[in-house]
Amino acid sequence: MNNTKRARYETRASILKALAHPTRLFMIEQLSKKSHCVLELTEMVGLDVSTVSKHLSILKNSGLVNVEKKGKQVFYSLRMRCALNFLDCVEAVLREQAQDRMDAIQ
Amino acid sequence: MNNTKRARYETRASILKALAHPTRLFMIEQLSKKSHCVLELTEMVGLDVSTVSKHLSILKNSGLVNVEKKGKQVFYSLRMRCALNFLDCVEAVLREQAQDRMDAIQ
DNA sequence: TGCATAATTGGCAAAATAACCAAATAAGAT
DNA sequence: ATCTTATTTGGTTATTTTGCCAATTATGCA
Repeated sequence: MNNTKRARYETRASILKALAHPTRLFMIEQLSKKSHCVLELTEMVGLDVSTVSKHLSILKNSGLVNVEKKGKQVFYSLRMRCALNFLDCVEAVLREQAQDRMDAIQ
Repeated sequence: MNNTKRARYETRASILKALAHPTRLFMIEQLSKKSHCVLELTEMVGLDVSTVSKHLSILKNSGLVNVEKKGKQVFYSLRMRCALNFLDCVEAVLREQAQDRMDAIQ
């Protein structure tokens, strides 16, 4: 792989990386249902506000979520609904893994 | 989030993590076209064999690829074709980002 | 049996990531 | 203008990840 090609894959990987963290995955799911401000998400996640804010910043930079400021609060929502397809595939992988383990003990 | 829930999201995130690296992303694409042995992939990727082998081990453990031993060689292939849907969404995100930048300068 | 090839594993150093706390910024309310 | 609330940013530490080299394992061949 030359440098140009590697850069191309790095860009794409960075979007996947944004999703590849339990907290961010959870937040993406919540944001797919309705938009939330930082404190609401902080409450749901159960980590420090600053940590949650940084996670949201990663999601924002990836282009996966929308940001809207309303007075003192900042509301995040899911921009790319197709990200939810990822999760369907992840579930499919888990089902396959479970089947493999079943096969292994028979 | 309680511990059970967090564990649930960690499992799912680990599958996404397997995809979220430029080298592994590239290999998944190659393996979607045809199966390859480790040395072939090493050639294409341009990193040390041991590095490529470790990346492949991550993909294998995620359940995304199949492994088949043939004589001295080990062939990897894409198991979960749905992983390619991920990449379609990634492309969609990139198109949106490009559009945003266009809008910004107008 | 010994040799060559293919792949994996262990160990180490450098880089990236994630968590917290403290401090700074932004905006509405008194 | 000051105070309070919401969010972000800077800094530190601990952990994880990635890459290479060297050594080991596995398989087929002479």
